[in-house]
Amino acid sequence: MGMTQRRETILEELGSAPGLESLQGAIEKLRDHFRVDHLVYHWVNTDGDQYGCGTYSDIWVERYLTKDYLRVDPVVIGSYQKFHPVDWKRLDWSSKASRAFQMDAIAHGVGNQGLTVPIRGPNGQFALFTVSHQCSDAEWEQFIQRNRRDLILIAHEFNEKALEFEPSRQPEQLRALSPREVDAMTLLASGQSRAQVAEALSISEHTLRVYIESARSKLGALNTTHAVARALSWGLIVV
Amino acid sequence: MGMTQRRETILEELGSAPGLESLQGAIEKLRDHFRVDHLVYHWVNTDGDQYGCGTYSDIWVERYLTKDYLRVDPVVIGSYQKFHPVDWKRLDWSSKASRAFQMDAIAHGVGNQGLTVPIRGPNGQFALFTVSHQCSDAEWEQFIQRNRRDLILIAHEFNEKALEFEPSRQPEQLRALSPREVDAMTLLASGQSRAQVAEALSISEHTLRVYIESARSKLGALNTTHAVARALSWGLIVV
DNA sequence: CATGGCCCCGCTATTTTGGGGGAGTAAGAA
DNA sequence: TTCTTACTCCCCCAAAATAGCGGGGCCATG
Repeated sequence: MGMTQRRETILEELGSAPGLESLQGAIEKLRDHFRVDHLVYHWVNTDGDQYGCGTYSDIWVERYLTKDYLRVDPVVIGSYQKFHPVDWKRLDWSSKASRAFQMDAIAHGVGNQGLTVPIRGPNGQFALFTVSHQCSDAEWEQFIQRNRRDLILIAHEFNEKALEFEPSRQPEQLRALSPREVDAMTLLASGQSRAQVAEALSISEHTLRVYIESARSKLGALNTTHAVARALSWGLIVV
Repeated sequence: MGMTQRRETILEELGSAPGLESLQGAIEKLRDHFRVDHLVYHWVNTDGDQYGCGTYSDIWVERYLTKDYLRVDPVVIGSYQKFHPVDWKRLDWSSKASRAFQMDAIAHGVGNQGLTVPIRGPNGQFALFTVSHQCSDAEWEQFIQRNRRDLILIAHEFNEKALEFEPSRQPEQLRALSPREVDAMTLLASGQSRAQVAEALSISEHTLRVYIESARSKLGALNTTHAVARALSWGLIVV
């Protein structure tokens, strides 16, 4: 299995390389290694922020951004709802906008075949790792069967490297809440009123209020909703 | 590489097996294959629901549930904030509750060493795949170096199989929020009052209320805090 | 051309939350 | 020891959110 060897070498080189260009370099090497047309890593923030590297042409990337294809692209929309790698054939290309997008993509050198691995992190963070190629269904099927496992693994390792290079996207660690405060925040996050939460915790509503207020101050929150939002997105509570 | 061969065989058997016991069977086979003390798959639902299979003793599992250790367990809390597999040594065990939990866990046969792979799906779904063992740091280091890749891959494949067997946990296609609803939820999550949000969006407070209510109904939320919590943990908004 | 989604606005009444005080115990750290 | 931190309980009152009713217009899909 020289293949696996080689792939690992590429990612190890990546580990010791200094800058962001090395991500681009690595993805190009990986593309050559798999002998496919394109390999793309695409980070999507829910607020529309994007970051990516890959082997699509600059023209296509720019077109994608300016035309705001992110909101149309069935690959993004579809894989956002999926756990597992999705073959492009299994996505919904029926809408008019989707088909226009598809035409445009193929015209710009994107393959007719594709597999996209969705990768998720804390706080709704989301990235895609895509391999795309121009070939027949049968050839593609064979390729996927052979490489699916490696692609999943590489997707996650590549994401890991990408995060190393862009630590700004890493979540920071935070002051913890007391157990009672966690209880309070958790139950509030589940939609219960103060009275219900106090009942559930077998304490007076006034006591509960003290917890909420102290949690609020620890979290620097302006109100209960804010406090719950911060506790959630900082991973201090699990709902 | 007979190892890889064998591992794949186990998961392929799993693919053709009919019931839920086969998950349990597979995880036991995988444990024997890796020659570790424990292997655990642990699903944590957004509403606190849990499901799991693994090789921990029944007593420990029951204790974990009855004592609500989910809210204390540094493995859960820690890996919830991480993208990548975490070695238990790198978690925060400093709090008293954590240490009490750790003592109790080890007393019930959980290993002193562990590696946990966080797995995420759409809508805030979250699962853990953990390997745990009783051994020295050096031995553990070596084991991880050798098997890390395989473990990540297996974690995701196991999760995939688990979802096949329990389609009830498959995400239902949830109605996305409208742009205005997203705006409203986002600003509310940032701690602003309704009046402030209405001001910021340049609409009347009453109109804003309509958005909040429709978002609440789409999300099946009981109040604003609940709605914001769901929107956050389902990845519909980012703060 | 109807249906349903999204966008915008008004009113009143009730319930819930927030902000300001106060006090006492028990456990752990300095 | 003293000091902090977590946990528990109580008051009052103003501000904010919720719940119910109503109205209209725009645009895309079917």
